[in-house]
Amino acid sequence: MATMKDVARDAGVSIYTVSATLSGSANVSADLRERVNRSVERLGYERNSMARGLKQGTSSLIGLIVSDVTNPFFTELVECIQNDARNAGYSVLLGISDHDVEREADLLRLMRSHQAAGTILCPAGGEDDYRDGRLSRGRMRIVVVDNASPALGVDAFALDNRRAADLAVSHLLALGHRRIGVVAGIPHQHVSRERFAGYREALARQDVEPAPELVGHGNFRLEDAFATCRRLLGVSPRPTALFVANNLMLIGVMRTLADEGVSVPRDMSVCSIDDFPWAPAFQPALTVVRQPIAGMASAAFQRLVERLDGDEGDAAEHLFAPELVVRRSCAAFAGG
Amino acid sequence: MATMKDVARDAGVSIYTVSATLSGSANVSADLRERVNRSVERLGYERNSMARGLKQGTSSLIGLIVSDVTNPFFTELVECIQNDARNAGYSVLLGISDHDVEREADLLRLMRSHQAAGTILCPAGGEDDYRDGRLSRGRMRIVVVDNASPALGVDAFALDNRRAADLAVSHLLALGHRRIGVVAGIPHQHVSRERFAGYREALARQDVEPAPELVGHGNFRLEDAFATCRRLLGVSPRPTALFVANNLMLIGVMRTLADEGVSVPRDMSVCSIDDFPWAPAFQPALTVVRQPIAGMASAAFQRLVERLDGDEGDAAEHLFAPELVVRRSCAAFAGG
DNA sequence: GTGAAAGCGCTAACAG
DNA sequence: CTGTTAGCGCTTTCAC
Repeated sequence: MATMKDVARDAGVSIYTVSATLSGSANVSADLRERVNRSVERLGYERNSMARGLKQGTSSLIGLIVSDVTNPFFTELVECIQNDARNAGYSVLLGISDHDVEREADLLRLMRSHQAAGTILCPAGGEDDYRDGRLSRGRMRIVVVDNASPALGVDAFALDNRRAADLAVSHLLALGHRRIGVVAGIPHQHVSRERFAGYREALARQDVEPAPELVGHGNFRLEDAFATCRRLLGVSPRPTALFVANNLMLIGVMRTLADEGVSVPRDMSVCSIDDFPWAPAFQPALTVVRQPIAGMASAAFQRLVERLDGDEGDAAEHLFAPELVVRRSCAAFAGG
Repeated sequence: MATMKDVARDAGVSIYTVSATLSGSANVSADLRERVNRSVERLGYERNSMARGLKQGTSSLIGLIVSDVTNPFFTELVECIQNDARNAGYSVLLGISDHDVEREADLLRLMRSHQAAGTILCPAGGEDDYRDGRLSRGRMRIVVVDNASPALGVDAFALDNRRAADLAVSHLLALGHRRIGVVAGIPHQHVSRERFAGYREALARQDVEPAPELVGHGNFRLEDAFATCRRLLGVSPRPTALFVANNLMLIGVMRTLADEGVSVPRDMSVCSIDDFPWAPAFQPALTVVRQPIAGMASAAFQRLVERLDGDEGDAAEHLFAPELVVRRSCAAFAGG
């Protein structure tokens, strides 16, 4: 592999001239610049990011840690961040925590060891897991997205989860449903608690008594929803509507409902948080609350860049507005 | 950020001892090792991968370039590779080519500049795009997955696409369908040509005359399938079954069918290549041909590691067996 | 406008 | 078994 020295020799200039040319410094004559570029071309020279990074004390790498890429929410987030990063001249080092805080801590260390300029983290844990200050160690800047509590002490970007759940459940209530089951996330996580709180608030506003037997939990994964949904189907009187806290569990619920011969929306109305490309193609098309993923991603990335540029202002929480997308999976309560 | 020197001073040993301890060399007494580890702990020391990589001439980074993360096939591939890489001590630098060969070439350069040990590439182009030897330049090893032609001259891992299409179409034929429309990929790509060839072969085996008006194309993306599907719906006599070349276009097809009030499988049988988590949850559950993604990913990664370990054997093509997953989107031809 | 040289943090060859 | 040291490729200060 050609080095800068090779290019300098080939172009008959000093190594400084090559470096300055490549960095776009103005202190190089057009003539030399031309010669350097030609040599770069001829030798197929590629600047060594490790050497550069070592010297600069930082790299053009951005860490991105999600808990599960196969979740369409994170998939789209990865896509968006990747795009923003590319446009800003950064590359993305991807980490998957698999919902495990320990693994996540490893990944954070990894990002640091690679001298990532910053990291965008979708936290796998609850507030308590970050009390040790693992998010502010070293020089690497971190912003959190999604399961982001202000208690983390770093810039946080998330859906207004409480309002999102409220929106979904209020929609169900407006359709006349009163026995509304919920497939919530694990209470340990901030995002789950917020969504559950939104569910409670919506019920309270309509003076609907919350029924503990209608509450189920899952870890935001597909399989988690099977058992929970099945149990909810067994309670008597059976709920007439289900609020599901995320997309993966929604799939689990829809599969279970199909298996059990429960027709949606005739026998059961279903509404969830998270839109995804397949939602409109379902039979029936799924009514969901959408998150503005691209907007959240851009805001988070933007903030990270500001931090890298030296902004030392206080960390802030940014909440994004949910949007109810009414399709066909919720019907009016049939009475009874 | 603490350096090795700091750790050495703190532990009262030489810098070599620290390096050797961290690298797991046997040449360090248990006593010193212990002291070093304690200092590492105390200082929160993290080895600088850039310095290490610079010295070693390579990094623990693996490039992974896909054309579209939001395609569930690639999403799962990313998940699998990520996992394998992690277990082998590598980190994944993710690149998204967005189906653009130029961008892909940029990404390849990027991977090289970051001294990636190797790169797993899902090619966005056809064979012609790689004639310039861009896959074998420099020291970085490359293996290709998915749209992988042996003509690329590197280790290739792909579904037996011809057989996969054949499997799907033969299933439709066995159900009595004779007018089978196809939503194929762009002919430019190896994978599209193979799948289309499989479609033709299946028809030929049953002496079904291929009908050019029943052939549509798309770039494996959702939107591409809308117009194509709509056009196919307009041909007369209308096809009674559709073979769709990938998952994203399948979604597009299902949405179009729903919009047009075409009932599946009553009015139209649909079968495609690529399984995905939502396929069984659809109404009707989708009949598809599944790719062994995890197997392909592991084989490709494994091979890459062998290459990194110095294997200089000839590049080979590895084809993986497709599996027909019969669900409910294909029904017997109703006659007429 | 250009070149020489120091040094980023680490590894490994060599010397003790 | 441990320490010293050269140098990976690059950026940048300082001298010309």
